[in-house]
Amino acid sequence: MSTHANVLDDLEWRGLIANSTDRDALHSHLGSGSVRYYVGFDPTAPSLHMGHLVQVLTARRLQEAGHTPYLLVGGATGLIGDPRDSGERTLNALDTVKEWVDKVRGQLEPFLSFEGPNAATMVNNYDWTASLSTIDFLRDIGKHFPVNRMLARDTVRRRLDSGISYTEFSYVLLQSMDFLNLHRDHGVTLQFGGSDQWGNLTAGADLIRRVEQGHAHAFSTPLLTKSDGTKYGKTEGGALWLDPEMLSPYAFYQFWLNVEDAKIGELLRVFTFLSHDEITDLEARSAEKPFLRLGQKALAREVTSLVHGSEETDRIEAASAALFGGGDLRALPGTTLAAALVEAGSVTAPAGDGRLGVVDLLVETGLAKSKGEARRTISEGGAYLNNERVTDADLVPGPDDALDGGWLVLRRGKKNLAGVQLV
RNA sequence: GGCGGGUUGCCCGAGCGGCCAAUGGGAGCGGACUGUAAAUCCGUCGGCGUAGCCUUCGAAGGUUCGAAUCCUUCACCCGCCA
Repeated sequence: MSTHANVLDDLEWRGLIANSTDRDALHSHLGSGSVRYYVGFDPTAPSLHMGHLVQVLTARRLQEAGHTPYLLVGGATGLIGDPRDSGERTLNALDTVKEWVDKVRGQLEPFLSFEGPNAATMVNNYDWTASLSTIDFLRDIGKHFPVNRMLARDTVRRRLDSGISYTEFSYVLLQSMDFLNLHRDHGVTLQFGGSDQWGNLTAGADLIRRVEQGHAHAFSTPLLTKSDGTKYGKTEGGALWLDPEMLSPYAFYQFWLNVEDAKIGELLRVFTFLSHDEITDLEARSAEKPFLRLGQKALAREVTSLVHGSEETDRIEAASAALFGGGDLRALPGTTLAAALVEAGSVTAPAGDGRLGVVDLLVETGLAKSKGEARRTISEGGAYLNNERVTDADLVPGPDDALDGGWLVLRRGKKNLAGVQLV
């Protein structure tokens, strides 16, 4: 278990510090007692995703080491949107953002402790911005931001060509003001965030120095990328959402299970609470016998348990074993099949009159987006019924094809499975 | 406010009256290899009742036998000038 002082060493070992203000000063500050720190989440969607998880878990590591978390959900900043390279954002409706604020808060809560001497606190920057007058804002905050320096910031400079609104340009002022207010009212002295937030983090620390002559710290976590340099976190359903309604826990688990070998150590360090020894050991064993996928299995188990609970993870593991175990599906009892296919996703279809063909079944189960895509998949040899390749697009599976319990196991490609129960 | 440029499929981007469901790249998807890795190679990539039909090229009208391509109006974006 990390202590006040050495938590920074742990974070560094895990590769979680991409950038920080004076490292030694931060180290001794963290050693001086329970440091109040904050991390912000903007409600730009109804759920957090993999990228946010890095911050959430980092917040938890700091709390476990005895420091005191302030979790900010950006009811105000979420209405503005920070500048990103892909271009100007579309503003979300007030009601939508409010709804998302609640959802995001609900998602964050299970990860931290709200009891004890270093209990976590939830804050919302809407509380101190909504009633702020424009004049006060410009005089008290705006005055401390030289436009020439703001223009020099990377995120802004990259947007000067394609265009950037005053709204997004001003985002950094709001986030800096958050840090200032939390510093003033709650004694917060540390902020962290993703590496893309670095400019906003330092701007806040600067503002505290200018206005309060206070000393604040900041660090950023690295942007995780795949070996080819592209971003992580995309699945067929879009982003790697934490909300089980938006991405099934089964699909979530599968994402981690399919992580590339080269990234196993890095991801174990960032996303699990396994000890240094356990991780080093897993890395060594994975490198020796990569085909056993020990690292992937541990990673998938740990992260899925953190997000969806260990009971759900047990069910998913059993489902994966049944469906990917390589054994004969016909040997599986109906109860096992049912449990596994519920995790993986399933639908029901009539067994008698109105029986559906494979093409329709592929669409019904969501394995294919359209009948055309289903037909294409079949002609490409990518469709399987009960682990046997489907070659005839006109095939209409009936009770004779069903496994125990009336189940059909449909598969598209290597890893997309769904169940159909004939009733 | 004036003038000029632009708005094309998930993204970027060609096309500038018929040969356009629309070149190319990326992403995605499938196959081969393997380990439910990576890399590579091959195929595919609007919808449907798939040798045919339907709906797409910012929106609405119009010209034409025929429009993503021409005209008009509107919306939005970019630039220059005021």
